[in-house]
Amino acid sequence: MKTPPKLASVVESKSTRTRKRILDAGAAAFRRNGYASVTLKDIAALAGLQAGSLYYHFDSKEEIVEQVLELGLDGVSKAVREAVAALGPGTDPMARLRVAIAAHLKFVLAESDYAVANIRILSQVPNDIRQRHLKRQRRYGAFWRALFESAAKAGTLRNDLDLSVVRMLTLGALNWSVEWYDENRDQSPGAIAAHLSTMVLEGLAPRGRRDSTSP
Amino acid sequence: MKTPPKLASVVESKSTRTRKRILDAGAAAFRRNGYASVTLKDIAALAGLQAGSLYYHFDSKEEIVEQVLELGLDGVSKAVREAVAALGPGTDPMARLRVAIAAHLKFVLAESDYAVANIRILSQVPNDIRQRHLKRQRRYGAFWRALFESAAKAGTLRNDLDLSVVRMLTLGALNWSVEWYDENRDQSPGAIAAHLSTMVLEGLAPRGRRDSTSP
DNA sequence: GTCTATACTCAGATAGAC
DNA sequence: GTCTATCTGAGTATAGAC
Repeated sequence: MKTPPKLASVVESKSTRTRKRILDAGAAAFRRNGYASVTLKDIAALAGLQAGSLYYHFDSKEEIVEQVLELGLDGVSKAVREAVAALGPGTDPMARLRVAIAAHLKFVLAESDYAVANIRILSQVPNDIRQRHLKRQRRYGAFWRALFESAAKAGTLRNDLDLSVVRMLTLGALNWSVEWYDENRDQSPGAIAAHLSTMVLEGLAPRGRRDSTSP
Repeated sequence: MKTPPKLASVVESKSTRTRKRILDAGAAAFRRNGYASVTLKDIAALAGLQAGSLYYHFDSKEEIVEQVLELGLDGVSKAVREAVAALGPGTDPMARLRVAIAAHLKFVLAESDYAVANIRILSQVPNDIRQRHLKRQRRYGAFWRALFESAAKAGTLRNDLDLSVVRMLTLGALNWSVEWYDENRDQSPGAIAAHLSTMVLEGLAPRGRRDSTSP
């Protein structure tokens, strides 16, 4: 005679597990095909269900996509914050930037359909969902802003640049990688991150040689 | 008594002009809302037509989007090649890179719905269209590859980096700008391009000071 | 060339059986 | 919880009048 576990948190309920399968399926489908062209039938099939069954777990396609976006953001955010925190409080700001760049890229390229879906489909989802998500995303942007500002305050960044522009261009180089990265052909996420850190922090000009133009 | 122009090229035919209006409308709609969620009714309305009338000019929605993608690519490609060519053959490779970065960004941010649509929706269009377009796009990629390689040969780029990765990250920073740039809030495309050139070519570390880590 | 009307397909969502 | 069946709306595309 099987007794169901008394503590609900020890083993996830069937419902919770199915819900997770649906979100995984949604993330994979949205990542691959965008938002509008993915059907609930597609998602259900990936999750091993019939389309109608999704409505036991979610009220609408929009609710599914919003959850996917939120989990994607939470994922990168957590990965990057933890990687930086692991460095300890005394670490120099340039090293923190390098670690943040590597953690963001590794999470996106190697670990999460959710994060890639977030990057690729945010511009395609219904306006109210996008607005809410952009608001949540600002907190992650603020974390990066702080990273760059610490480096600037420490005097390890040149002071003739707009740090917001620098931040957006850096995150752009990272995020756009989902459009071209092929794990079978390209170098590892770590190697690519190292390239970006070197480019952005040290520049492409050979050491000891500097070009003279600046904005 | 009006006589139609003998030279068809002097004044475009009505059909040619309407076709252009439809493509403009498609580029604007796709840029804003992605591929799948844009309806032929949306495009027709923007072009001042009824949905059914589009079929006099195009066979399908797919034919419209493929034309939009092609014109977007042709546009940036032409703008960047011309800007670089205008520098003259003797110009130093770093200056050529700077000009290419500025021309690409300016065209994308200030001049063309087609180019932005290209960037934003390529991952959403039907597979056969995307594959054909990626093939065309490789020629533009090769142009950038040549720019970076000239600089490397001239000894003005450090030699410990993979230039393909450098190229993709640079173009990523440029292309991702369409996701955040707001002409009412942000600096001019020229100023943003100058930031990217400085970051990538000189680095963010202050002059005369260099960090020691490299990939 | 552009219109209106409509055929056809398929999406998201609901209802009720199991 | 998941199924099957079905409603309803909307989209692409076609046909024929003007």
